[in-house]
Amino acid sequence: MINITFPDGSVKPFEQGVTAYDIAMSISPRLAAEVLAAKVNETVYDLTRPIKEDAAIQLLKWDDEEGRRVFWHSSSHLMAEALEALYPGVKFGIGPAIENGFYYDVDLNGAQISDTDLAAIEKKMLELAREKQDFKRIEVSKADALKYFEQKGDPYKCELISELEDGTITYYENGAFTDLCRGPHLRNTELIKAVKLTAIAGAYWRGDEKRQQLTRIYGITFPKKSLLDDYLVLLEEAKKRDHRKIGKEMELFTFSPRVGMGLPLWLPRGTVMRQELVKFLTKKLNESGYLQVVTPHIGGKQLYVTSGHYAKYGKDSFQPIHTPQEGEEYLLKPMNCPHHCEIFRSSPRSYRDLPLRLAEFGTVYRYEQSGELHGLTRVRSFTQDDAHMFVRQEQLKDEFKKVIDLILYVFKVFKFEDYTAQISLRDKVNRDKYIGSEENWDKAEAAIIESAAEKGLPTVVEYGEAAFYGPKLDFMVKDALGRKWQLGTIQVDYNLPERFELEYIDADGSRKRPVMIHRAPFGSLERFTAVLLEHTAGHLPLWLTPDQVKVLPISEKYADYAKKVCELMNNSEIRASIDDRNETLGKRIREISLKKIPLIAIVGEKEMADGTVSIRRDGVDKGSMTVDAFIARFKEIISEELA
RNA sequence: GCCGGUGUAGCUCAGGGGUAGAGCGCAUCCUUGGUAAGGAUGAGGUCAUGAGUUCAAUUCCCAUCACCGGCUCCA
Repeated sequence: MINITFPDGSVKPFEQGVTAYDIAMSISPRLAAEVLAAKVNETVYDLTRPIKEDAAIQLLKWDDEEGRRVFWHSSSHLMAEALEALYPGVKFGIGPAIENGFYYDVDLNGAQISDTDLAAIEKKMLELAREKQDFKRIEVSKADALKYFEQKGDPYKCELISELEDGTITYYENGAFTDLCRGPHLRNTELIKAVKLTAIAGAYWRGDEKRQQLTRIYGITFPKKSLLDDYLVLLEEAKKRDHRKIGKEMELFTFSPRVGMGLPLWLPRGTVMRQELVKFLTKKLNESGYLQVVTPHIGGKQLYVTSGHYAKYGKDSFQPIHTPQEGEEYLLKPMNCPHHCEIFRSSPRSYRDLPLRLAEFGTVYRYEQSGELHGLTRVRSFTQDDAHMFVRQEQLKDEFKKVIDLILYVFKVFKFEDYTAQISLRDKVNRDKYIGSEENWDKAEAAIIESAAEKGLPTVVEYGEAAFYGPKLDFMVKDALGRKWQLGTIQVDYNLPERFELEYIDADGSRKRPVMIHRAPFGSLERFTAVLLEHTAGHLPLWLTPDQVKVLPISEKYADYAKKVCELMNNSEIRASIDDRNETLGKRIREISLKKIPLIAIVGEKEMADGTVSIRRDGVDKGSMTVDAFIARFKEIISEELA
């Protein structure tokens, strides 16, 4: 007998070799029907895998993320089975569960597949699911595994197997389909009741663009049809929050092929918003000891040879601008740091001057790959809310922590609660992607890890995500469709100070090298705007929204009064305008609401007589008040938002 | 850059080998209104661009461009 400990702490004895399914059955058949997998001593097990020793067990259901992953992973096997039936000779890459569903990378032997084929695959999957196939876990030797897939003619699986340790290899079998797989899987395919294949994409084998491109088929499945319907509705809702759609509706920004792809044009309303963002941060920077600078949009080629950017990105960026002067070359600046380094060098620096914090809303130009451009989140010209701190070594951690506070303040004001703080370090293996000495990298990485820990930040560590000159602490926020974007970033850099030979005179008269911190709380105005629009579905904070108030005269008779009210508001720096179109009141209110304008001031007979306005805020009638009272309340709301 | 998809009025979209439609928006007129769609009339399109097939192409084929979903990349 073995002892099984349940999540509530209770312990029950079971036969050795009992399965999680048996255990669930012993509690209730209904539970057993719902449970998808089990966590046995922190390892996720198949329900049918025997448990041989005392263990803590947690039954995983659809509500558990790990349960869903097992469900989707099994679904990818089901899809593979369907593909093998429909496309004989298909070869398989990998087919994992992802955050929302699963995919499988397949080689169709040159056969083409398009959206219209997906329905047939879905149908086949459901058909196979209804056959109630058990998933069987089989342990195999490396030699047998290799032999099997060589015979089958699947080079991708062979490559995977050749990298595995003998004795750790398992197959999973469902119906006619056998796959190399670590598992775990569902008990049976019958649990899969609803299937939706969502997309086809190209994907390089093992993520290497020099290798074979496979066809990736994305899908999602559910244990109930109604859950699929809910999911599809959710997707539709998410699409309504797309910043590209909202940006068009609210007339914030646009693109023009003639200007060039990835080059955003900020429209008047978007510019109002953008300037408010700049104003908001500038105020904070002025309070925090930053000094604003302005630098040109281009820099001499030598500047980037010195910084190392030219060697690293020269070929893949906007090419140098030539001048009538033979041999003279300028680059559009891809970042502001080299310019700021030159500002540091412009005069001798004392240890008393440090930290020196140079800030600039600097517009930069990067030749991003055409397929990667995406609305305002990924563009070729954008403005960073950039700053560089030049600090003494012993000031580094304190300064770093101050920046963390600044970013957290920004996130709080905008109510970004669901963010991840990602520590981006060097690739453990491939070190030649980076410039600078091992020693400096070690120091920089340590500084970030310690600062984040001392701030009590919940972090995840990602290797290989560092910038080529230094490690970063990145703040990631999700968009409406759950894609993660980096907003705020803080980077520690020992390399540029060396390359630019930056120095200060220390207390003892010796020359010392400062450490540099790069940071941008928004990341860029463009990406921040995009994520904020999706976050708020366009319902921006009052202080930020381009049109704050619409004044609505009930009829022409009150036009003069409306004009007076509007002027009073404008004089108090409220962005108000009049809507005196020849439409019914109801219609105008509807359209203004759809445009996400938060405040409507209605004026008619009564208001004109009393010197009041009747206020409607976000669809709610707030009653009437004097214009002065309204202005006072307006200011109050804004200061609450910014507190 | 690569794989797949899309491109028709300002916007959202329908259509289809015989030179185009709807709703919304816009304009004009009627209406002068009390908190999410009042009524009438009208103006808008080389059907992304360029070649090809055809008596005839917006429709079919090809290329290009842009956009969309992914992959790779991301200072």
